[in-house]
Amino acid sequence: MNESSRQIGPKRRGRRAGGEDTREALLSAAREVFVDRGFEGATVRAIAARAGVDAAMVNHWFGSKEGLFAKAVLQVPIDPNVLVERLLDGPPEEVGERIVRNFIGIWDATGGGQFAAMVRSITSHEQVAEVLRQFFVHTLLKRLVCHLGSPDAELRATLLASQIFGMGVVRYVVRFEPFASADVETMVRAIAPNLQRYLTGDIS
Amino acid sequence: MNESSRQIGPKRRGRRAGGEDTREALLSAAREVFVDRGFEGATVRAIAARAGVDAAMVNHWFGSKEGLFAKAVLQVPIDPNVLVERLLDGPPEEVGERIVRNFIGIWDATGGGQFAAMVRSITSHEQVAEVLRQFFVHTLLKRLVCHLGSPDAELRATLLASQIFGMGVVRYVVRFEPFASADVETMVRAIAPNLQRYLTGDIS
DNA sequence: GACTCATTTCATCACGCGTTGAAAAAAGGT
DNA sequence: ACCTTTTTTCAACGCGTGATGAAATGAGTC
Repeated sequence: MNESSRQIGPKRRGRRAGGEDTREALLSAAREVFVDRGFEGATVRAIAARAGVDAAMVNHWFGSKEGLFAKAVLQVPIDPNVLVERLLDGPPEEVGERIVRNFIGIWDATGGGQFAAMVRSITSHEQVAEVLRQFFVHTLLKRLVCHLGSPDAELRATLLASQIFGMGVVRYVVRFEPFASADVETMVRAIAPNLQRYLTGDIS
Repeated sequence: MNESSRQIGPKRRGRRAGGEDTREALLSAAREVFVDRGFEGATVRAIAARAGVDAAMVNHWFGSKEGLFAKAVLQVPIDPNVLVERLLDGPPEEVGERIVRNFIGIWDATGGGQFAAMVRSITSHEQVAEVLRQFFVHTLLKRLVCHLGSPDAELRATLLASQIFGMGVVRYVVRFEPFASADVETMVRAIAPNLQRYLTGDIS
């Protein structure tokens, strides 16, 4: 059962067997812990413990807690170009519907953890808010609106963002019922028309 | 400019002159610091410093940091009955508009700090999310929807909440432009019709 | 004016944090 | 086999946190 490993006391030092990759283990653990603790709430020691390694590995591999955070959480979860294409692929009057389906699809997949992590990180890390601004508004929503050719692209993009963010907050963070448990079809019927108005309707 | 106060060194101990109320000073300072630091980010020392008293006063007057938080932040900012009345006072087809005006009015008044504090507190304090659930959905929005006599009151109330929260997040937390700086009239024209649809429109 | 007691500051506690440097152990090259 | 390099654990540092108990001080009461 043991090959000179499996001690209860101090772990053996030195380089491990080739198969194990502590860097990846740390990244994975960091995503989990940052998700449900936020940046300040998550401790380096907790992350290292979940990864099954020593806390000093964080500094060795990522320089600092911030470095790990940047690598683990601040990477874009999905290629924005692909997402924009997917949202634009189909009749323009159904873009609102596709937005609801895609975002709920992406965020439901992680039980809302991804979104909750985003919100937590925003509130504790100003840098994250800036990254989000860039990604959400300019890379994603503004390009979407521009493709549709409506005026006031920036305002429409941010209006869009307000309903999408609101959807995320109520569904994944504060979890108001029946909103939080409503199926996708209900969400689409209720929200898509409002998004569509922000996209192509009369807002002045 | 001074009346035997204003020393640079150690402060004088003992009971202060009758006019000063350190309890109130602490509450006021706590609101400010909790607002832009969140529960975990705010330190007892920082709050006490802003109040101009010793950190030990927090424990003396409120038992603990949590006790202070409960007294300072978890109180309802406005009487819900008054708010509901104000929102219902007028033509039913303009309720959406009054919602936008009132919430922006309330939140803009503190530069968004009140709302930002709420969001920060939600993410760091599960207890706050529960209080918000009660206040926002049941005390406020559901009663509103019921008065209007539409079916699916709960769903409509939470849909309403999603757009209102989204408005707050984009305007006060992530500060997407031009949304964050748009004047009330622009907000009303853009958002009120969507709220109105959630309230009285067809969502099935 | 003396006594009492609530109020306030100060000094300090134990704890947990992120980080660091050294030592140990394995891998890789020659 | 030896030496170098990389990886890993360990022990500890300095700092800041929330909390505590004692001493100091002045307001209120008789």
